[in-house]
Amino acid sequence: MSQQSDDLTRKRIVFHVDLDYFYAQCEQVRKPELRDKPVAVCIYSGRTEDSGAVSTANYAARALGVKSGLPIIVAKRIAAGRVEFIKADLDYYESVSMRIMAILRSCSSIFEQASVDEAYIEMHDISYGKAVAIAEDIKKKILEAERLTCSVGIGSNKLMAKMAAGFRKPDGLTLVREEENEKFLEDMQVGDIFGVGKVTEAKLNEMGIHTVSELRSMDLYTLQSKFGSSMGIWLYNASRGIDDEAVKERQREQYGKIVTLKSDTRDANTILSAANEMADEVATMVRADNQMFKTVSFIGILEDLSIRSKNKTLQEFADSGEAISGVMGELVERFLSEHEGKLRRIGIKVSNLSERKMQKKLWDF
DNA sequence: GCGGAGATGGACC
DNA sequence: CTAACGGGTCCATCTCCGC
Repeated sequence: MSQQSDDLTRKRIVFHVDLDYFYAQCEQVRKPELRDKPVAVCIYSGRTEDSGAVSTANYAARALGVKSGLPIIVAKRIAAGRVEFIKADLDYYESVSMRIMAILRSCSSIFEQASVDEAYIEMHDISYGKAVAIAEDIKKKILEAERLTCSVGIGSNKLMAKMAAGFRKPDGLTLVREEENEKFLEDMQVGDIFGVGKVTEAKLNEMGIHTVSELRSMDLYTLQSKFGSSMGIWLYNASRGIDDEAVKERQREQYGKIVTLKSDTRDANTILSAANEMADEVATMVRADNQMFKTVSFIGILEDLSIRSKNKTLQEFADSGEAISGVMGELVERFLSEHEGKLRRIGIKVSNLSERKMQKKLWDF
């Protein structure tokens, strides 16, 4: 085994790039008067004046208690007049994101966009010192191109890169060497692990497990018996900073849309006409990406915010709004007969995708 | 036992 | 003293069914 060539070829470095308070920062870039102000970008449902939730808040707004997920009405009660409340312009943020992702994609052939504001980049054969220099260069490029700051994490795998990026924000740069993985995680709470949400955290806490080092003392079989084989092994590995997930560009696996109804209802015609309106929008997105779908879902969110769904797989792949509308009546009917209570929000989704065959011939153009 | 289909829940941004 | 409440995606798990 020798050593140098081995180390070089095997050493995997993963970068996680996380654009800081992305929507709010985008607004501050295009509206300089917002520069030094607390900003909350909101998604309004349209049901009442202030129904909806805060999508993203900058740090000044967070300091006043306004953070993402907070109902707008609550945020305004806390900080009316002290925070700028702005309606989200998702198309604009998407266009900014696409330009930045193009920059990041050009850094390595191993690239993965994780969301509108996050991406992973993988490299090999570089020292940690070189990795830090690359990260600094990435930050500089994004700042120069879009005037946006980001936080970058460098780690030995996706999990560690992601956790590292979260360590210092905003405008951070954190390197965690592979041999530092366990120490880096040790004193964190289990809920700080990316992928451990409220439910899993509560379950671990009930077992007397609060910190990552306590989690690490659990044996694999106990974890698997309590959390299932997949989640069990994942927790076991994550607590040790182990993660084998590949960085790779993924294609979307579903297209969907959700809206809040003007008022809660279980009137089939009201629900159906709203659903069919969304059908065309979703089909248009699918066609824009040259995709076809085989499964159509209707999703209902009830008054207590619980989620129920009905879906149907078609005989053939389709890409039209009519194909969605065609089964929507049946799905909504089944939904209403199988669930009681009024619906607050409804959604549709298509999945089971396939790349569309080139159907257009040359003479179509 | 394995797949596809369908339903639900968890997690994250 | 709590509740209030968006839109979007991905993934895991479970059940049922046919093979």
